[in-house]
Amino acid sequence: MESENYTQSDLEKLTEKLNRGRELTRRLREMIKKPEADVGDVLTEDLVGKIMSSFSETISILRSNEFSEVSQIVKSTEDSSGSCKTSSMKDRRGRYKRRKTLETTIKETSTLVDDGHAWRKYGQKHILNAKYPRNYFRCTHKFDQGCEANKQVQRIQENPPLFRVTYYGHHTCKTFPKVSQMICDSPTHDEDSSVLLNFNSTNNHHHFLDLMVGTVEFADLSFEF
DNA sequence: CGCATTTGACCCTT
DNA sequence: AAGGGTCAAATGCG
Repeated sequence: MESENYTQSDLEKLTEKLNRGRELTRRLREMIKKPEADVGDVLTEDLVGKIMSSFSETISILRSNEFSEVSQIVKSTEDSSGSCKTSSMKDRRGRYKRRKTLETTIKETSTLVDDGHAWRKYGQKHILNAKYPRNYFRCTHKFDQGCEANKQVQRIQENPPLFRVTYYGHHTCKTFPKVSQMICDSPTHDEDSSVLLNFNSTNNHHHFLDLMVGTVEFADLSFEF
């Protein structure tokens, strides 16, 4: 792998994330060696998730430099291209906006919970060297409110299930989040496509904003099957 | 019946 | 040319 010019900030972040991964792995080793030892509320699964996130974030930083355009968090003033879908839509398929200036956020979760916004799936694609397809979502209110938020969801591990969720842009839609959506891949099915389930929840939206990289608090979500 | 998802074709970037 | 992102007709679902 050829070397690149990394900023001091990047190097610090890389070091920090690798150190974090090492520390988490050390804790995991302790838990494996002494399963009965009380280490607080930490679950092995959570630990693994955090370790995976540490790797992913590190890779993300490395790749953002490698390709010099897509960075993990990019603040920008605007995306220069309008959202117009005018003129002969027939032959304009596949064109897409440059995303290098869009804000990008990557999360990895073991359970797929979205942020309370309404998403509409518009594509699914098999990715080279990836075991699972990538799913493409846009905000449901893209056209009626011009909301530019997009996201991609890709399963990156089967057992334990792990998903990478990449957000592009942020929501400008005014819609109050009423319906939370979950996307669950049933491990028992061999199909690649994800299944979208809807839950009507009445009073628990605030937790969606508290999702942290690596783990998702699931216990506080009350919904019914 | 209206809206969401599926899915292959199409188009853009590298 | 290959890989990835988007479109839109067909299909599914409530």
